[in-house]
Amino acid sequence: MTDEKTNEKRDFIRQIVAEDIRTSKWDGEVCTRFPPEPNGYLHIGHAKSVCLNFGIAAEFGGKCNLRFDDTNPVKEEPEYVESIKEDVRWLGWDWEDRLYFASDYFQQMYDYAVELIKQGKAYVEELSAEQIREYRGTLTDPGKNSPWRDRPIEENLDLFERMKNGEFPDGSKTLRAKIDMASPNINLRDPVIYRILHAEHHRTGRKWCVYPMYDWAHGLEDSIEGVTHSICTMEFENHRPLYDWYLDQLPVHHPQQIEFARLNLSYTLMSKRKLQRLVQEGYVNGWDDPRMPTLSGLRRRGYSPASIRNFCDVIGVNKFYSTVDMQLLEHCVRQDLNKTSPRVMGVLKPLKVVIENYPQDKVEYLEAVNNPEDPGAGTRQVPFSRVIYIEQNDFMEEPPKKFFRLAPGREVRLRYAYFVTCTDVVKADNGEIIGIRCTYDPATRGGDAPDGRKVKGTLHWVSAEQAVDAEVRLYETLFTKENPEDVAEGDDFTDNINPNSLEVLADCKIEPCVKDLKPLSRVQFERNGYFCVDPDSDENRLVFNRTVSLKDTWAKIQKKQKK
RNA sequence: UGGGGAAUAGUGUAAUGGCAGCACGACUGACUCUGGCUCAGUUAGUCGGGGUUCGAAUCCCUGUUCCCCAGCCA
Repeated sequence: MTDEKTNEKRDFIRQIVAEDIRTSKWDGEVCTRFPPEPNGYLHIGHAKSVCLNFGIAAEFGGKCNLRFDDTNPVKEEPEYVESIKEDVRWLGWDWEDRLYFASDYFQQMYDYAVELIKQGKAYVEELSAEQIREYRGTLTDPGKNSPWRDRPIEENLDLFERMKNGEFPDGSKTLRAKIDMASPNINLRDPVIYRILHAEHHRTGRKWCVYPMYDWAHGLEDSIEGVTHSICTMEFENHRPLYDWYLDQLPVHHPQQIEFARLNLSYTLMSKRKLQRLVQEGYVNGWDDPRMPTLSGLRRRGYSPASIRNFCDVIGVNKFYSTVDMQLLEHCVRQDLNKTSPRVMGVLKPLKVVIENYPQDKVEYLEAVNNPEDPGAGTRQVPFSRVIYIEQNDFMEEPPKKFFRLAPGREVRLRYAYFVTCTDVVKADNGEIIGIRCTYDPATRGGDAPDGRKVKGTLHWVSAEQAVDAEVRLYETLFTKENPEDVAEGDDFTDNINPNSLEVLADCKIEPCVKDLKPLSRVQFERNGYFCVDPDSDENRLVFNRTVSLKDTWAKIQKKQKK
């Protein structure tokens, strides 16, 4: 499997890892980690990182840790820890016994900070947050030294310990590294190492009153765990000199940080904050709304783990800004579901068909193939009777050119059943078509004419008497614009929300075999698309989400004809 | 305007001094009991300008554009 990825085809990170193995840089070891902060739900962008880190470990015979970077108690909750674990597992990755928490290293991090103070490389700051900002300078102007920068080591030691012991209020002091207030890299202008936070931590409770900042914590977490390749997103590139500086001050293992560009997807947002707004302001029905790019949303929508893993593989890894086309994700899910989904006939917008010459009370069972892509999937029996439903848009009274479906006087095939010919159109007083009448040819049972006669169209159908009623939810993109952030002056992304992103079809007719499907089961409704049983389903009501439609050549032709 | 990254078909990505390739999309056509799948084909690209070289997407110079950084967030 590893052989398939020849060196030339590897992304730049895998090339680095391969080279490090070749040169025995880390004694041939590979250790990566996926380090989420438990402050929100994972989305498809995180999946890229998960697959990168776990994927590299798997391909190179290494290990990948799942580590919660829980250094900010005011934002983090156990609920997120659980959802993240579930999502990573669902994607198909296994951290085995390597489930770690940054909070488990708090004592060690604290001890290292004391060590830094002893070296004269850190000091207790008493400037306020606002003053620190003023002293920091700007992008173009250097900062200036804090008046507390040169206080004696003993005093720093004493103050820091008392910070830890909770003697000072939040925000009154910080511990800062003594680096260079004139550095062109602002991250090096005496960055804060610890802040005082009297907060309840979801794992350590009230034990700590000081909490480490990202830069201090993250490198040490990597170091403690023996991570070799610390893979993160581009916005941390400016932090790498600090990551390195911290680890260089201490006699510890020093991993290599490598940055890649985060995923952007057309017609969606990836920012946790903005996704949260969608939820909180009611634009969607929760984090697992099938329109959300969260993994829980995609799961409920019907995406398979394999399709998402394949997607992450196909998009590649790079260092430059790019936006992947939504259609690529849809391609990946169709590709997987085509091979794996059982076929079912389901009529979304029913049109009643009476077959005049079919016996009144007869019901017969016809054999249907469960999955033409998978002979092992077998066949099933589908009931047929005098009254059936077909799709409203499979019938046109005055069909345009290239319309191969049913029309007055025209013969089509009912899939796996019979050829039928439309003899009459039934209309309501307002002229609306409420049903049609047909005759069938008994000789075509199963769907083939013994005289070799051909039909242009094959329709799916459901026998009225045996049909299962269902609600079907159809989705479009959540935003009308490829880039949801593309807004007029004064507007924001919510102004680009697609008002038609959800369409609920309340009385759909599905063939009876779906009756006992469990939530999250995936099926293909032939000619309609891939669907997934929504957890909203109960014994009285089946609910399906459309994961993605089938490719629809007829829709394209129609579009062109309209022009 | 300081610093750090980066620019290859419409989109995403390969090629690491030696034939610019792949995937998605779009468009033809074949096949078809899913207007699906599959198959065959078409389309279209190295940010601009100089240079080095037998040869440059790749090296050098220069210009342009885009992204990130001034949290006691990660």
